[in-house]
Amino acid sequence: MSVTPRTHPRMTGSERREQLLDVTKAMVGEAGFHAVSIEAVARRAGITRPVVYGHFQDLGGLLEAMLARETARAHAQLARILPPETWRGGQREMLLGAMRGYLDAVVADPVTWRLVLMPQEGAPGLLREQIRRGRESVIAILAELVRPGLAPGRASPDPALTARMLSTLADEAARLTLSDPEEYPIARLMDHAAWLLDQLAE
Amino acid sequence: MSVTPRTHPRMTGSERREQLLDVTKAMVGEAGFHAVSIEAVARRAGITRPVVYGHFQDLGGLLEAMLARETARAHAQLARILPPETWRGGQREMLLGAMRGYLDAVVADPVTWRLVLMPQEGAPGLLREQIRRGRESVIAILAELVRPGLAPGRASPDPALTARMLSTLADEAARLTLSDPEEYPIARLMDHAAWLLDQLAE
DNA sequence: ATCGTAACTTACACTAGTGTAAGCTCCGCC
DNA sequence: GGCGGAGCTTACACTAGTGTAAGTTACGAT
Repeated sequence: MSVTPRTHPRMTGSERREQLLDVTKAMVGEAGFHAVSIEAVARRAGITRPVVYGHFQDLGGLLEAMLARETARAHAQLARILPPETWRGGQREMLLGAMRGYLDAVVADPVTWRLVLMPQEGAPGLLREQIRRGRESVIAILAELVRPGLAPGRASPDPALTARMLSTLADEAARLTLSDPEEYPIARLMDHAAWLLDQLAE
Repeated sequence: MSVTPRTHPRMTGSERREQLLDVTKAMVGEAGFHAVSIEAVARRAGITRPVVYGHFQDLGGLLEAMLARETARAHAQLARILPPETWRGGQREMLLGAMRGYLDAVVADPVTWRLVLMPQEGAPGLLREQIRRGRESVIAILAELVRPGLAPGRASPDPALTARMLSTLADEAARLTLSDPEEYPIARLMDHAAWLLDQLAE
């Protein structure tokens, strides 16, 4: 008994900042945006509110900073999966490879991707906007891929919409593995995607 | 001037109850669940809080009552669109007809369907659950429709997943008309759906 | 016409969060 | 060895909402 009353292990500014972003992310992941308050974040981080105000303007600023970090990560992963215009030919393989990479990334970093795939209100408009942007750029790439058609005489009459639907299907597949990996293992989703693409290519 | 200070036109209990549900629905539609509070609903209805407490247990009870009413409406519309097992043959036409009916229903009652299609946190778990149920029953029907395949030798290796993906595509189409009817008129979405089904049927 | 009751308001005690000013404390450094 | 500033806490004044008790008002039935 009577050990030192366990005072807090002080952190440097940037350590603290990262910790606060981590805490915020965890809280959003567990209980949604509405569960986040400056007070709650401070409490969970084991400090008091003024510390948080020292790093972020207010709740909006905190959420924006967290989302900026997370969406940057997500975009970086996407960029690795859907390379700009690196490849040529074999759309079927390219699309399947991209989907595989996407699902792997989602499973590897579920909390981040849950933010993207299961957008919730209470988030600053910024989030919706950044997600929209990311999706649009993916769709633009897919549209170019899809435009010539997966087989001769099989071109879509509306490549932009077809690309959007492919993106939607990939997102739904990701949501399924995220929320029920037992029922929807990646292999099952990939098999189905392969079948679907074969139908489009005859 | 000096007209009677405009006292409130009192309502009967059930009128008031409906009005409060209407106000709640409108507020959720305009600003999301987090914008709803007993206080805000009362203010907008032009009355004071105790009146609301007279009709609903608390905020959760109010939201649940509103969602029960709205999801009942949505389910009723779905039941009219996807009749139990009334028809036979011509899956392509049945699927397209169902999609057409769905999009029409969504456009006719956008606020209700926005609740279903753009689920947001802050809603009681009840909402997610009722939406899940509705979707599952639609998917079950679609799965039976899709099981034999749209053309001989074209049956899906995983009808349950195919049905889910069709449902996802219909939902995305509905979201697109809801949020950008100029860019995505129903005709465009229907044309694309028809093409897609043709691909699946060869 | 008046009385009873449903509809409604006023008023209060409470909770949880916001944002800031003032000051304490620990650690690195000359 | 002591000083200065970064890191942190305490304390306060404030806002917005909750839930309820007590009382007032309108209005339909008798």
